[in-house]
Amino acid sequence: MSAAPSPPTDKPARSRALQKGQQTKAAIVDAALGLATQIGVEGLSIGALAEVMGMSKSGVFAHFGSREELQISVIREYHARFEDEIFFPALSAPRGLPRLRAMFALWMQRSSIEIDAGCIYISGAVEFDDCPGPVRDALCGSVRTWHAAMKRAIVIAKEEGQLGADLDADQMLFEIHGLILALHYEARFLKTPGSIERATRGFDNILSRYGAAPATASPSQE
Amino acid sequence: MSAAPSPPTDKPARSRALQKGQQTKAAIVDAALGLATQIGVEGLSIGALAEVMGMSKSGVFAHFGSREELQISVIREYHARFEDEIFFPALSAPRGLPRLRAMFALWMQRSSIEIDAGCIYISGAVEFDDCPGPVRDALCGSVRTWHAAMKRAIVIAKEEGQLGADLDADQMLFEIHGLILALHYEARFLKTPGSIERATRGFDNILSRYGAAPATASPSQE
DNA sequence: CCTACCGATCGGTAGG
DNA sequence: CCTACCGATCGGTAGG
Repeated sequence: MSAAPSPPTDKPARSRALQKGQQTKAAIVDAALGLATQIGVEGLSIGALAEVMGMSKSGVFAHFGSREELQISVIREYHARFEDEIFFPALSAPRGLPRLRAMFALWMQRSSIEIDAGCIYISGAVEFDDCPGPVRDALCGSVRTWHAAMKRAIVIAKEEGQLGADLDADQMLFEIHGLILALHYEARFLKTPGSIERATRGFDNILSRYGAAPATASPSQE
Repeated sequence: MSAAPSPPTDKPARSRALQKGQQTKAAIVDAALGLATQIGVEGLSIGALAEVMGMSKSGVFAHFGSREELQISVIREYHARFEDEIFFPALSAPRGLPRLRAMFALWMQRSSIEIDAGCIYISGAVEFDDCPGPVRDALCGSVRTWHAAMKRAIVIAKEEGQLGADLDADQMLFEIHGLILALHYEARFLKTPGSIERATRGFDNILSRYGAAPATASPSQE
């Protein structure tokens, strides 16, 4: 909503009441995110969510006003966690190639969890590829933001001379993205063991093809 | 079913009646496949399918006995078409590397159609990764069959000396699979133009990394 | 945050 | 292949 943020008052009862409603909403979004990673954003139902929360359907509904708004809240929460776990930590690595490596390594770390829990950027792409609307736009926006961050790291690495000057950043990003998608496909659907290692090796292969020096103490190919 | 195939009789009425039922069923499966490529195998509903067919729900239902059986019929039909369009034509290319190239080229050709219509091996993986059962098994089996065919081509190319002797066929397959997945993701969801060309360049990159000579008259990087 | 309800749609069944 | 129906579930609303 566009309501002005309400400043904290001296009346504890009112501020506590406000907090209570927000806490409940946050708890619902948290539970919804848990459901969505397992069954997809499109599979989210208010009834199932209410049961998980031990609330009535309309009690859940009232916090969002529509299923669409619930879905968008879930996507925003996912985006925030993605940033917290991958994007921000990677910023502490030096610009360019080290940061790109950090992003991928953190992504792999997260993926080893997501193999159990699922990734809504991947399931959402399949669910909404033919369904224009605000949910699709929210998903698309989050993914694009993340892709842009990775591309920036690639471009900087190129400018710093850590990657070949003739490299096509979009092409490299495409190939890296493919590794992540193959990882989820093989690990989560086909249940092929060793997929994380294969994705990591694939990343090393791409880097070496694009002219990066081998990482110090790379664990692959041992 | 396990019923013995009924031999053609001299009574035209009966054989025509049999054909009629089978023709109707085939027409339903065809329409169902069209729906499934757009909205997914899980999104298939007997009611929607009946409307498309101009039939009653129970009229459609009677041909399958359950939604699950309908879904499996759709997957089998998809598998058959996949073989007809990619696997069998590729067999006419020489064993090894040329056949591998033919498989990928035919796959790309098919993908340019699927960007509009969707691929149930991709959407199905997301829909059924957490849903054990016969539908998932059918999907998994089809994908594994196709992966095995590609792996065979890679292994032969290696044995023939057309690819490096130290190559890991599963690793190479993983990377190729990633390109296909990235293609569908970017083209179908993000609507990024030029994704087919990127996938093709990615394939050339993988081949050259694994020691293949450049293809004769390769159109990439021109 | 609740109860009580709505119209629509789902997979599936009975009986023909 | 049909009509007519079932119990369950969906998103959403009314009213409190």
